[in-house]
Amino acid sequence: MVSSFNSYPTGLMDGLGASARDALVAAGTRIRLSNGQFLQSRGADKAGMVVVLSGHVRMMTIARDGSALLLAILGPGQQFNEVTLFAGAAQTHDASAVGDTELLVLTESDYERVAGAHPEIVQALLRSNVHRLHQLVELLNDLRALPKPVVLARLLLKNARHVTRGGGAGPVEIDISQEDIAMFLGVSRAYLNKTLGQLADLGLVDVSYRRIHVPDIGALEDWVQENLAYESVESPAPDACSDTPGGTTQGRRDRAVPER
Amino acid sequence: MVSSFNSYPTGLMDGLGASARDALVAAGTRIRLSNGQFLQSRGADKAGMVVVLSGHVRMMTIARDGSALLLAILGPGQQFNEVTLFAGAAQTHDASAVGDTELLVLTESDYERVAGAHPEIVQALLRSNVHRLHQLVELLNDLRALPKPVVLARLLLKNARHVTRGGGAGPVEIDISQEDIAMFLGVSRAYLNKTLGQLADLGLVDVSYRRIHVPDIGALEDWVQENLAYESVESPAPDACSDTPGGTTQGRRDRAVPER
DNA sequence: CTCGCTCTGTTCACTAGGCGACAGTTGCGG
DNA sequence: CCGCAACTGTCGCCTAGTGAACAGAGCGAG
Repeated sequence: MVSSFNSYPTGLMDGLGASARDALVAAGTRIRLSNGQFLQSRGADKAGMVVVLSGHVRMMTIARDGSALLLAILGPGQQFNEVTLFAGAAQTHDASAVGDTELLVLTESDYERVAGAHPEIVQALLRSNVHRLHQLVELLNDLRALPKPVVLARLLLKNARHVTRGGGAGPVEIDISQEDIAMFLGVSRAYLNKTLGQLADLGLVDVSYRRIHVPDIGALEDWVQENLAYESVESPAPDACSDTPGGTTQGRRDRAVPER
Repeated sequence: MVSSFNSYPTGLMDGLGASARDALVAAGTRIRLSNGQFLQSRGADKAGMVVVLSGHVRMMTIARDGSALLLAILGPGQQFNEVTLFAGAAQTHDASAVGDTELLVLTESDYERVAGAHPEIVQALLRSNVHRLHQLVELLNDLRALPKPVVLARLLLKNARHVTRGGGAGPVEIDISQEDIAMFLGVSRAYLNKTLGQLADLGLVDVSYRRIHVPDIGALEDWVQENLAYESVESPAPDACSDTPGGTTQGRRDRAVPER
């Protein structure tokens, strides 16, 4: 199973009625990508909004020196590039596929047409963006205010909850490389490893190859609460998390980022 | 003049037709706040969406130890608390007024009603949120990847552009205390001061009491470009920045944050 | 004019976190 | 079942950034 790392709670497709969904799919153009294939570059031509139909997409910002920042790994039902629909903005991220991936591309006119016919789509897009904004502000707060071990713990907690679909407090596996986490937090891998070690020493997590095991979500949650500098605001309950539970890629994932 | 610090390019009211705007104002309840008055706390009851009619509002997160993170200072036409309209989420920030301020509060049912009658409002809200998300992602990238002097320079640059309404490259004044900038970037005031000093040594800015003077926006821009680690993506042109240009508060601003 | 408050400039000892390097480990592909 | 490539663990050195503290400077109020 590939965990959609820091996947946002709500995507465009979530809570969309069947007719609107069908209309949306009919309005765009399908694209297929294979594992690791590059889709677009930051600043490139405006391709329109993209919706993930199956598979996953890494959203990242690649620096001039070749290093990369990871923003999110989006799964089915999630959209990106909305910004290109407004004010003729350029794409803001580099994107590449994780596993075999199918995408739906909607140009500005595609979108205008289908959104006009189905106002529900605008609603869903708004809802998704409001939730994403909320998530991002929380992350921003964390990064500015909390010591890194706490930021890391919160991140793992969020992902653990996501994997269990918000459910119980039992043990959870999170499939992710330490390098990806480091790219996400913007710290060096070496440092991340040390920090993970601290959490492991506390018995909150176990680390293994490309995987992090959380033996008890509740314990992790308690520890985070104790070390949180400000009041915790529960993110809105994801009314329906539409990630297909089955694994989309098997085994090891090929390098999605070009060598540096 | 009070600069709306890091104000987002597009607010709800921007690009809204007169009839929709009137309907919106008619649909909500007006509230008046005086300088420094506290509006709401993070995690408190869901009050609905709020639109700034006049004056400014500081959005922040106050930590348990009394320290605060600044997220934005919103001006006329900008909205917040949208998240409380969806999934019954709680407020995510503490908010207080800067100068005499008039607000419009829309409960969930207020919003549903007026949004139903004027779909244009949903559009505008979506547009605003998409742009904010973009801004925030950029900020997140900066904070994770760039050395602090560059982050600071970019921040000043953005504000300088905002003050001149995106116009020329001449000299600009930015009215802001160093403490606010520090709270925004999440660094100590002492360190911020040192960093500002570096920019001043380069001749890019002059600092004075509660004010930063940028002698040449172009020069600042060039320096930022040179020191940027990744490609620059221009934020979408703010089609109409609706901030009232006249100063809403005169002279010194009272403490908006409770003593600590 | 002068008091008092807020804001700025600066110092110093201390800690978090970065960077490069390298050795050990896992697991896929052949 | 072997070899290679992708990962992980760890060390040592170095800079960025902290927190507390305090003196000076700007500005509003009486």
